[in-house]
Amino acid sequence: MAKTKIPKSEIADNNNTSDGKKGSKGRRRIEIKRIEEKNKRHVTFSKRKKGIFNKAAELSVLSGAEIATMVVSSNGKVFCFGTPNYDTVIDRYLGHHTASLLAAAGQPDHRALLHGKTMRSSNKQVENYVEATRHLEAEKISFKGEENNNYINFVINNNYNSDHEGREGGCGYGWWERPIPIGMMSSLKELEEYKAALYKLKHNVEVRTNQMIRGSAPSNYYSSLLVMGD
Amino acid sequence: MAKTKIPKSEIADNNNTSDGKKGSKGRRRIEIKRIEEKNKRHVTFSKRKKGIFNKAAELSVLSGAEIATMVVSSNGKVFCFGTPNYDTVIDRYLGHHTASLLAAAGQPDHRALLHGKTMRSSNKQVENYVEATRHLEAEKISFKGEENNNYINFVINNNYNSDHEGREGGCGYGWWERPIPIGMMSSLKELEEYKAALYKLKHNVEVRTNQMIRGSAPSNYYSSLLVMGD
DNA sequence: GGCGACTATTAATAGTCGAG
DNA sequence: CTCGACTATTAATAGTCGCC
Repeated sequence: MAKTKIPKSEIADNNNTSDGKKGSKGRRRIEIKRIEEKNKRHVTFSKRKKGIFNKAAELSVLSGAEIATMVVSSNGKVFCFGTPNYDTVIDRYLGHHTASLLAAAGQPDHRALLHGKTMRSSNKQVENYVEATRHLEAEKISFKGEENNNYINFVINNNYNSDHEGREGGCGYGWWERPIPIGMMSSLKELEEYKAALYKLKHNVEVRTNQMIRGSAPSNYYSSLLVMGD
Repeated sequence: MAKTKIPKSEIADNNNTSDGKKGSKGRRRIEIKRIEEKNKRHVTFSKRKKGIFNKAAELSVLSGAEIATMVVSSNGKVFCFGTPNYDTVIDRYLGHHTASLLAAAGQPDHRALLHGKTMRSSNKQVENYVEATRHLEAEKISFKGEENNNYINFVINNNYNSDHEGREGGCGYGWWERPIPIGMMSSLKELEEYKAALYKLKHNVEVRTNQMIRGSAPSNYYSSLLVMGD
């Protein structure tokens, strides 16, 4: 477990006094406590969020497990990631009724929307995506695109009601925005439509949430990554 | 980005043929694809799940973000982790109604249960917990226990209806089970009671889920980690 | 079969610089 | 201010052993 060996930074760290020369390149150990500098905090947030999503995808592939992760930044922006699908995993927690709840909230079939709109059938996309990405980064290794895998991550960014403090308009994409192997992310434009639908859905959920329509979970696997303003 | 440099394993890896001597100690690069060996897969699952939860906690502390992660093993066992609280984060996704949904499902105040039963008031417990753990692992560093922080992770394990395939009875705990700094985890015994309540809650949710009781989210922060059989 | 511990390695990332 | 690269380092972990 890391054994927490004393990092070099602390072995001989009396070099931060004399000359102002920046004697630190490369990673340095940090204390796990709130980062006060806003800028640094944001950078760390993005980097680590990316890392977590990446690890989540890897875990899913390696062990065949389902995983869902949601991150809400201090600004209130929501990032969701899940394999095979965020909702599906969440359903486990709520007893398979969340989807129904959502479905009952005005969007009769938001899953279908997801499927029909922006995604195609996809089954082991995560597996191949992660693998492909890794390979691509490596050199340009042969990507064995078996089957018609489409792995799509939704990155929905907007300034929707985002008068919190900063603008945060830039929207930092992450690892999923690398050179896409097959034809992923091709329908990025459709995200606008989906975004609108999602917001309507969200609003509807907030208004009325009563009848249950126990929608059947689609057998298809897919992963989604959402970014919503709060 | 890791630059994916060629690992030593592949630089000069023609040593796996001649002598049967195990020429591999230490980490080796693995392909991100389903691990077929059941045993190895489980080990990897546990290790990486631990790692992800750990990173999630760190991200939460560092950036002040909320994060929720759920993992469903291939056996159907559910692991949840969230800061400040799993439900709270999920609420963001569902429009702040999930908790209400749960609350409406028979447990009038499951949050209170959580709070009153097993937890005390706690605010920046994650921060101090992670930090403290790290310090403890390091040597025995002075733990600056400011405030009365109680950081509790729930590890609810059971063979409840778990006739899937393996037993999985062992339940691998994780990083949260290290030597606890202050007095955390002191009420570990009460988990049994909470576990029962949780299951009743879960069952109730499955049975009836109609009225809404929009429970007010507690201002207190806390983190929970649940393991439920499916 | 499952876990904890150990160790050599790989993978993640903190700090910085540079562009927009 | 935000994002992307780069690099030295730290942190995570794959494979093994040893004890249940």
